[in-house]
Amino acid sequence: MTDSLSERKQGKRERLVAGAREVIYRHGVETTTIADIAQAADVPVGNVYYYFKTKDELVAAAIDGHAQDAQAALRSLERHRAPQARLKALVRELMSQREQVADYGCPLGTLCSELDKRADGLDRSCSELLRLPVDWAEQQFRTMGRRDARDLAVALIAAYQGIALLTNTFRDPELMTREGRRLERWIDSLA
Amino acid sequence: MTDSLSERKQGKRERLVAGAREVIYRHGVETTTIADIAQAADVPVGNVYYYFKTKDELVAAAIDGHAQDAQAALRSLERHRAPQARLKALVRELMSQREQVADYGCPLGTLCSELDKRADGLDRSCSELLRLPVDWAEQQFRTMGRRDARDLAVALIAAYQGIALLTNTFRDPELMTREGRRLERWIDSLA
DNA sequence: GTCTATATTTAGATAGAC
DNA sequence: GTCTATCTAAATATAGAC
Repeated sequence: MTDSLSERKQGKRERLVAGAREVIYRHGVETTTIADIAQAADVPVGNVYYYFKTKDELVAAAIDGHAQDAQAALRSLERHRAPQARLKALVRELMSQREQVADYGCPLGTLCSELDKRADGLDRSCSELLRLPVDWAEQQFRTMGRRDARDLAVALIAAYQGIALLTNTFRDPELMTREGRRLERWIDSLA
Repeated sequence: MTDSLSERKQGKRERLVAGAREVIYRHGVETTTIADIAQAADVPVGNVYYYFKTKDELVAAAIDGHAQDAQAALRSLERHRAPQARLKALVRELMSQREQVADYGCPLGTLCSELDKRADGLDRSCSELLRLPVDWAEQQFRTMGRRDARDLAVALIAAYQGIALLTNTFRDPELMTREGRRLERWIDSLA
């Protein structure tokens, strides 16, 4: 039936995107090969091109996957009522990934850093991706009545991206724990 | 004479390292080819291998060049007497590079981000490179009598690295200007 | 729709003339 | 020491059998 066929098709496509995200996160965009992704997704190499015409299309799909997940994660934080609680929940959520970050960096940040060096459309997609948490944080600060909401949002996401870079470079998850506490105190001080 | 010969040799080697730093900064390590570097240094492609046995050796030389420059820049900041003045001078120095950063990111940060994905010795060199400003800042905070000098140093460099990533991703040097002012106020508040 | 075999391209590295 | 021509390896992409 078309159902089982299209399910298999969807299954492979999704596995390829998931594989691309995983391998790209671990090894970076440029060093990742189609063969690496195919292997991670358990799909024969030649078959990849049935679903994605080029490597860049696969990278674009991986970025889009990150965007979907980021939006869902941010929406989920809105279960908290107060904006301060939401912002601190974001910080805790981000800091809970410290072991992964120590090994491979922030999935969004490393992607932005690498793809910003390119002049094709992929760098703009990354820009939109990083704008999601900044816009969301700005909204929370604005609800708190801060006129400088944008600056604070930029400072918060920058603090996270920066500590993610140091945590990764020094392979020390403890750095994130300490900076997370500092950021929570900072958010409290703005209330 | 040997002088003119060794001068020419030094000249080419230095041009290759300078070219490598420039091209790698603009395009990233992985996408940069030996041919790109040779062209930037105005040296014939085949001749590169007389000075550097592999591409990685050239990358290592580029990292070392950054380390030398960073150390010199930090020493130069010590013309200021007070640690607060030194730290604020560091912030101003870093922020003065905002146009470059908007185009290509922080030279050290983008290098660390990209090379941390590798398991060869190059990732450790980057780690040492980023440790330079952190150690230096820690020293200043300690001179100020702060017991939490290390945390503050990590927070400062992280704030810079983070805002550099956002400035680059959003192609907006103004972000750095505003965050720079915030950091200077923050340093003053710790005095 | 799936997959193997292969064409094409490119980049790292080397041999050897000068 | 310098440089050209070329080898080799690897990765993207395609052709075409099933």
